[in-house]
Amino acid sequence: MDPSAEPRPGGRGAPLPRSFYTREDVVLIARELLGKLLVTQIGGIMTGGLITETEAYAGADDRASHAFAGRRTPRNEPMYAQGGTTYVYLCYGIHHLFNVVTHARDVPHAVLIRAVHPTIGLAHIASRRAPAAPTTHGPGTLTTALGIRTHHTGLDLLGGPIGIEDIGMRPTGNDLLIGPRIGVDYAGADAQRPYRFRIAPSRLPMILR
DNA sequence: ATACCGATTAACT
DNA sequence: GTTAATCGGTATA
Repeated sequence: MDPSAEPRPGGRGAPLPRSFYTREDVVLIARELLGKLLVTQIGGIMTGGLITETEAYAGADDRASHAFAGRRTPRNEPMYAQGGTTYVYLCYGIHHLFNVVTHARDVPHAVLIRAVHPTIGLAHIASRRAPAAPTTHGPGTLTTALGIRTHHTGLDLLGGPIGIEDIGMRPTGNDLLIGPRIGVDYAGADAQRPYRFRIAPSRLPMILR
């Protein structure tokens, strides 16, 4: 196979170690997941992209979290697994939303991956996508692009079909935007927490070279 | 058993 | 700016 057959900014990287995920500060982890490479090997097809947008969900004290007040159900059980576990659930009956579980076992912290910039398996990503769908931006469209479904919930990010790698990209300063989370108005004051992180879209072209 | 609703998206006006 | 689509999860009885 010709290694130059497709654009691969940064190429492959080193899988994030367990210690990245098991730290206590889910907000810090959400920020540090920006610029990491999300890779899936599903149905014999490899696809991946740079994480460009994330949101932190801070467990039992966060009204926006599925685990608010310690709620623990069959759906959100993976949130209580150790850091480095996946949490995938169906939203609005249509969209599969992908989260990275953090902190220790029984502490339900998670980071929602909201957008990626595709870099691996672009042809496969294009064929998975509905013809009219213009982007892989948005938490529901990126899972379609990468083949992630609800049955991928509760998997280990170390050694499974879904993994995250460090390719040495660390957005800071003007490359990094911080603001309130999207679609959580029901969470009252917690909706205003500055838990949403993204790479400034205008800076992406510079970052990728 | 039944009712309600969502960590969204695409297609509208 | 608005709204239909769509269904598993959750709470209530």
